[in-house]
Amino acid sequence: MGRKRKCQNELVAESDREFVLTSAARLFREQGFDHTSVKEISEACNMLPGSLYYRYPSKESLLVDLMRLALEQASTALLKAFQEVTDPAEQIRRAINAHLGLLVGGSDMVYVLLFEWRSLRGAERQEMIDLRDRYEALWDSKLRSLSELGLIRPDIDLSLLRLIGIGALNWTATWFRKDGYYSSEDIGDFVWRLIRDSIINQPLIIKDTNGLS
Amino acid sequence: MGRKRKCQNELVAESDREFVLTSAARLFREQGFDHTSVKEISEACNMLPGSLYYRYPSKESLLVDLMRLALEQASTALLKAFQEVTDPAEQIRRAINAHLGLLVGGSDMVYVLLFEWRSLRGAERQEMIDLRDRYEALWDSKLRSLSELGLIRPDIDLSLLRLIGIGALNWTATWFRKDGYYSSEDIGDFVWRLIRDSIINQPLIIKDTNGLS
DNA sequence: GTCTATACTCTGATAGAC
DNA sequence: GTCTATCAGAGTATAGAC
Repeated sequence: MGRKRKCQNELVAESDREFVLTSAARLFREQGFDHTSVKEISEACNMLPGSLYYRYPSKESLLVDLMRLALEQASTALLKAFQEVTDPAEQIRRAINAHLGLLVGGSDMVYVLLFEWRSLRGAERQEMIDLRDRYEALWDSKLRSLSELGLIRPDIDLSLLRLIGIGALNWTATWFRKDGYYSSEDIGDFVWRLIRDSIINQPLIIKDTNGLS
Repeated sequence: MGRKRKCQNELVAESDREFVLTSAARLFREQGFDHTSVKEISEACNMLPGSLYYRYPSKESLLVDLMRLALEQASTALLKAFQEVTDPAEQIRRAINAHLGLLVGGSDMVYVLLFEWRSLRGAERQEMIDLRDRYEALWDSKLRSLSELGLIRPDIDLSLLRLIGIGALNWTATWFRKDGYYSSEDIGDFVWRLIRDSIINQPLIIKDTNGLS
């Protein structure tokens, strides 16, 4: 088997993995992990249960692999938001909207990563926690650099800010409706303004004074 | 059977109900609804499965009744916070801390109300949603009255404020640890300051000017 | 109101042919 | 790598005695 052929197989295997995990994620989001049977998952992948057990040794291990892919998606979207612009405030605003967009509309996997942690135990639960920590560390890193630039009020606890901010975004997924009154952007910008008005370290600017202050 | 006797029975029945639901709530919080068997619940109540089915026609119906009691607890705590003081800002600060305290330390039932909604379907899911809406309506009512008093910036969307604020508090329950770095009060006051600095409609006060502004 | 005993279903997982 | 066939176990719920 030549090198090129091997590479092709790896690509096929990778897209196979994504197909399985994407199908499973939709079911898990709609019905919950516990209320989705292996039979349903395999049907959604056009397989039979036995074939799934060739790929994953257990239902839980499939969930863990799904969460790994979800972390990659979330991290990629976050870093993209940071890299698109140079203005720190705009970076945060875009990151908030990227997180929220992925969660409520873009990726069932990210939703599952955030809401199905209770289905895992022991070592698998710990791996899930580690995945989330790695994602939140990206936020922490950005917040620390903004703080070092003097852009955040020094009395703000950065870890609490991250926990509360991400929490506000995450909970949105429990009530958000695609056909509801608020769009993902409405919500993201609201959160952004809430945080901005409270934490940004800058000369106070009185609204509607046309810069005459 | 005399009236007094009947009244006693009702009290016993009520405390029986609370005992069953409190025991179940602890299990549901620790293991999740789906990973708690009827056998475990009945054991925690010093009963056998058959006896539980005398009280509730199904496992789900027990969960719904538990959520009804949780709503009562949360509403009572919230109204108490509103009534303890007259200063509107302090009312909100206390309400935030009451919600958070109940959620992370005071009541397993409130935790279950907020995190086990995915275990219910159809009419029972809808009843759970109605319960939550009734609780959030208490917040809405208070926020509207503050707004009418001119204490909240008129450009703030009160519904979004409620959704995002409660969301930030609720998500806390996913990472809070009793022996962790932050106390419930640390977190509640942080959220309160975040909101206060962003929404309160008042003359801007420059920090550390000793009132000379 | 609680107990004993059990029916019935569903599901995660396995063995082995192809 | 997928299929067929099936097992073993768990879990909800019920019937009926006490």
